[in-house]
Amino acid sequence: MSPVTQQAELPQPARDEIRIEQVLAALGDPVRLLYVRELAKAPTEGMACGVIPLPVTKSTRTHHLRTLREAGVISMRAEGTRRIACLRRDDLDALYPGLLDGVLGAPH
Amino acid sequence: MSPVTQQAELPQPARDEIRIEQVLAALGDPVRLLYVRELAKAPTEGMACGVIPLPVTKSTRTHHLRTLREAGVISMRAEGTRRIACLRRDDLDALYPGLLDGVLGAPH
DNA sequence: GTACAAGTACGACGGTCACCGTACTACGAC
DNA sequence: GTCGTAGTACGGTGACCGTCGTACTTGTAC
Repeated sequence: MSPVTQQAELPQPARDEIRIEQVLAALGDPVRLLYVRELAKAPTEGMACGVIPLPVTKSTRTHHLRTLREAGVISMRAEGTRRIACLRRDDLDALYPGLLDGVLGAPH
Repeated sequence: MSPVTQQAELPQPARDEIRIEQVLAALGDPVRLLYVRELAKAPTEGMACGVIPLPVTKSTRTHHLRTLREAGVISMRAEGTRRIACLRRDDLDALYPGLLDGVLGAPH
């Protein structure tokens, strides 16, 4: 249909639209926190979101990734049938300096 | 009845029992975050928990304060009919350095 | 073209949670 | 003692959320 295959980033809040309550709530779920921790080990460019194992089904994974994306924690771009996810470190560190490091450094 | 009027701290997790998911989930609620922000302005000894205004009823306030306490974010001790609440800065800073400052420094 | 793989959309279900009102306890003032 | 105040306990209700299965779309490989 559309002449353009979606290759831009999926919709996400701009830096000044990120709300701390949403970020904290997004990180407060065990599955999502697990995902963010694994994603944090990836290179800056991010990694294919499907390669990080999660103890849930595909559709639940989609739900959690959308929650993280809409909260402003991660960004995603389409690459073929894959989605490349990456942690929005710059934005989070700029808005809440220390928060991400505090979370990622927490004992597992 | 009991010869001892309860004046000890109300039950709360020890430092090593604090779980990051619970802390984040506790802080992810707007009402609780509002409370923590106000409490952070109080002196180190804490302040009477009832003097911080919240847009909810008494019983809902109790619910939120228990959530914060059980997550390890605040501690409470009884003093007469009052409850003195204080932020567990030392524990949180030790466990998750930077997290609390990042949250408290966030734009409102 | 077909077939497969990655991901999304949608609907459903069950559990948790934020919220309230009411009843109750405990302490202080009188 | 009575009364008022601070807070908790309990039960109920409605909404949200995490979970799943199924159907669908899209891109790649054949």
